[in-house]
Amino acid sequence: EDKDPACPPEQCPNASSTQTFDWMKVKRNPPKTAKVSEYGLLGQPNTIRTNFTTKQLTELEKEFHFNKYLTRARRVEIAATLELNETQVKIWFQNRRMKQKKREKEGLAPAAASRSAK
Amino acid sequence: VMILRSRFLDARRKRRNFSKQATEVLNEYFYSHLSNPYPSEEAKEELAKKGGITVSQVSNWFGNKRIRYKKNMGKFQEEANIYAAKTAVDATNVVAQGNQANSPSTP
DNA sequence: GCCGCCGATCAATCATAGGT
DNA sequence: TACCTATGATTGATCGGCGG
Repeated sequence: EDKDPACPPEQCPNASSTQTFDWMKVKRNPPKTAKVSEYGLLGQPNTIRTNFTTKQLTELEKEFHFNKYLTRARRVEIAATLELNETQVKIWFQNRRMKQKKREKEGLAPAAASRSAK
Repeated sequence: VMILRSRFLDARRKRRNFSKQATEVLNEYFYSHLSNPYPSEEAKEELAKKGGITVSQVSNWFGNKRIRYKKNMGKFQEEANIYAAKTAVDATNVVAQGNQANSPSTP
């Protein structure tokens, strides 16, 4: 008993003009964060986006300002302290670096469309 | 309770919708490249300039647009038709059949 | 072979703007 | 005013490609 909200992969009722291109079919694998726990009871034990607590984020942020990159040892340490996977810590740092980079790039020339008519 | 919301520091608090022109430019590109709505970095800069927004905003817009479009294609049919008629075919074709003067949209 | 990083993207969510 | 939808931004995590 499986419900298909939309139409099956095959023979979709093409809505006349618009077609269905490959990018529209892209499906990402669900997050496999966290280790195996008592699954089977709630349907999806882990496979959900982790919500970092303020405490965890604060620690990670603090560490980031100390070092943009982590050593294996440090990562293990932090992961244990914050009760996160090493992967989560690793990914967080990667995302954080990208965020930093993006921010620097933008904060370098925000003066463009000045609302002089204000 | 205090765990709540670091939202106080969220920048997304004050959001403004894009100008009519920005949306126009973005949609034109999106629908004229519906087969592959992934603008290159250069294209994003171009769109950003034309729309008077930042490159990041262009990226955000396309990210949201693609996801929301495929989530509910029917909801965008009308919009798709509007822009489809307004824009010509994209010049950056990929793996075309090599036909010369056929009708790709209405076989 | 495996691992970490980068760049881009996905997908879910947040918070607000806009409309009824 | 309350409620619902549209929309821009944020972010944990994935994908593909590289280099060590």
